[in-house]
Amino acid sequence: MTERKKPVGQPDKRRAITAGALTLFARDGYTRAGLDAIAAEAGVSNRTIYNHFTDKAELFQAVMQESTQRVADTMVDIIDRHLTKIIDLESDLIDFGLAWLGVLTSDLAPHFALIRQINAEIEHIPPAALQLWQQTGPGRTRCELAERLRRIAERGVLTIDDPARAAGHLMLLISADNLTDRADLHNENALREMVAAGVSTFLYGYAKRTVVGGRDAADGA
Amino acid sequence: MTERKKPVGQPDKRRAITAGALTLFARDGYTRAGLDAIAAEAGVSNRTIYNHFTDKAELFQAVMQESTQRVADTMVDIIDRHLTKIIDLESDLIDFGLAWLGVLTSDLAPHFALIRQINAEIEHIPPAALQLWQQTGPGRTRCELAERLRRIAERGVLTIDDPARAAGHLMLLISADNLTDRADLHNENALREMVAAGVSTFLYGYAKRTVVGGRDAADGA
DNA sequence: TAATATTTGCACCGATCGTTGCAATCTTCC
DNA sequence: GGAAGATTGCAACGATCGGTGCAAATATTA
Repeated sequence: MTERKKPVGQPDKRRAITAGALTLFARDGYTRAGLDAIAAEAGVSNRTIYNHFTDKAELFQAVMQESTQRVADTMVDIIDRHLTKIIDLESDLIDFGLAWLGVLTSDLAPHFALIRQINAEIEHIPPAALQLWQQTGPGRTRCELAERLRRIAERGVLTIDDPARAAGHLMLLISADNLTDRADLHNENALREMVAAGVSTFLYGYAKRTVVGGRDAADGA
Repeated sequence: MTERKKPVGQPDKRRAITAGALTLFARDGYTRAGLDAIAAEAGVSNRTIYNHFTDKAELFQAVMQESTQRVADTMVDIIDRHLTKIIDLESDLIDFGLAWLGVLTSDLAPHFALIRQINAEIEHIPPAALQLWQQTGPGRTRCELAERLRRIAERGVLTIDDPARAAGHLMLLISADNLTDRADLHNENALREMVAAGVSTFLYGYAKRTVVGGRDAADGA
């Protein structure tokens, strides 16, 4: 049986702490972010943090878990909102992609800076904790997206053998240039074009096609 | 005119230092990697490091520049070796992808850990230095890959409007699952399947097609 | 109001780290 | 062999940081 830790301290203080910690962890990274700075950011005494969390490590884990949950919820919501009732698949996917990328510049932006911190120290993080995060975060959204794609394919518009992999491909294609050119994240036109290009490649890549021997089945006519 | 800094100290010591620094920066990150540890790893006195570099920051920059150059050279080499003479496009692309991913587990692996460090502190890095790295590193390989794809498309096998973007798509699709499941990097079968799936999506996505109105041009027949 | 839980400020410990100065030793090259 | 330069070990400084103990102050609840 897992020990049930009774919550100690006032909940609003705890929220303030995790919020401030998220800000500073995201901006400065785990090591650089000092507890004094976090306390200041949270409008809380240094000593109070240790009243809610035993460790800096435990604080980080709590922040991570909280943020992951919130972002995953948002992502799943976006998936449900754009990919349940499909009118025009291409424009729906583009809208979905834009909403998806919009999260990166929303108030949840710090989360992704946090992800980069995780990624940098990935060799030093206990695999169990890492897998737990992977599961409740990107894993969940990818699963949700895969399910939507499966249903769309089921209705005969796409050819998808492995929905999970297709979901991965779609997510990557949508945010393609993002990795090489972060400036475009705030350029509405470039953003739309990038997403449209990614969606286009995805749609052609998974277009319904007759199953015959070679690849020629798709580029024929 | 940019100041020419005359090299100080013995070149082999300098190489030993940058090599050791790469190892530790990659493993522990910029902040965690101590200069004493770096000195020990390099088989060199702490004090000697300050004879070659003024700062920890300058040392890091030198390491970064060196490593980026070497990896970019390797990448360009792989591109040239696999994508110059095309026999069977699909199998050539798969071989290319496997060689590409092979670099991630080669002796150049520390470089990518270093990249993750960069990515984590991306907000704290002077944009000029960042752009310089972007240009001589991934930018260069993407450019080279784009050129190869352009030539391939020119010979009528693919339809590529924007070679640079296509190159980006190909690179992402090849290493798709890599981001979600790092364990598969050492599983030969899973790796091959992942690359094959990515290449397949890419080939369908950019398959030669007759230019007509709708998307139906590709999924017909 | 009284009892209890929580927060706060402050001083402090121990450890790590970047950096420097210095004098001694070793290498390189003429 | 000797001069110039490079390397080394060592000690030390100043700063930062995680974490703790303690007693006073504040808020919560009965």
